[in-house]
Amino acid sequence: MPELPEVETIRHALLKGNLIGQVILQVEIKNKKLVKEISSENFTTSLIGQTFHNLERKGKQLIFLLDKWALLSHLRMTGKYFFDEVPVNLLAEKRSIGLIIYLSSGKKLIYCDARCFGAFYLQPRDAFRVSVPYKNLGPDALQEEISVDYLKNCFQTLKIPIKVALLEQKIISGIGNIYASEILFMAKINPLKPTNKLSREEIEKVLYHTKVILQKALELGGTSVVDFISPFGKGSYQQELKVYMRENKPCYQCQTTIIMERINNRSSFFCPHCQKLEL
DNA sequence: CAGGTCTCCTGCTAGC
DNA sequence: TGCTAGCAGGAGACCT
Repeated sequence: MPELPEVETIRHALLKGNLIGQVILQVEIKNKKLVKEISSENFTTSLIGQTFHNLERKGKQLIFLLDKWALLSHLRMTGKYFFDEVPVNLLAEKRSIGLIIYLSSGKKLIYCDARCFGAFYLQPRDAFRVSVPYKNLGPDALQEEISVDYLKNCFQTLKIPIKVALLEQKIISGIGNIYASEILFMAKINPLKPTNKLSREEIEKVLYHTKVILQKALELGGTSVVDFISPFGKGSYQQELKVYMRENKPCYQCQTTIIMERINNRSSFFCPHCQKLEL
């Protein structure tokens, strides 16, 4: 599932594919459910003739900047982009093409989404930053400066487990279920610890390891545990994972058995020894 | 209002 | 080997 490093990897791949400067000749919507807030007819007609000027990212949200519009694309669980052709070995993707954008170069930009959870929003370029979903995104976990005071402020009024807070995109955008477990392991904080019980030192550790882990994951092209694949291919951060998907395996630090616990219906992995719950 | 749970969706896998 | 129930999860809707 694409989180910040994976989405950023995709962004780099699309830029490298010379998307910028291309004009949209035609748009083919295979799955109307992917397009939010605007009818698919308007979506298509608005896009035709527009030029790609830039590709931004905030959190897990990709933002294609066109002449008049911003096309926001969220991949959710299984969204993927390909240039021209879906690799023949990816059967699920071939079956789940959601959108095809025909470019002036003669190439196609293809969006696939096996679970159809993804979302496209088309909004005026001068207004999208004050509209949902963009305006609800907190500072980007990697690109933006995030101060300890800011997080402490967010956390002190909340009583939710830190693991849940890390997934809350309004606070920090870009962290998903895989990296949330990894960050808390490195910070040696129990995922169930309520945010208002975190010390300033613990918040510093969370911030530090968020930056370090996401940066490393980005350098390795993301994590391909279940189904992440970028136009570059698979990432390799899965080799670096310390706790995620390591239930019943020994902790690399202390050999204690890693536990999986569902927190707010999300699987969370941690070492009960390194990450003792201290209240 | 904060916080918890449900829902969307379908490919994959564990288990029979 | 073949079938099926259940799991996977981002984020918004919905409930308490």
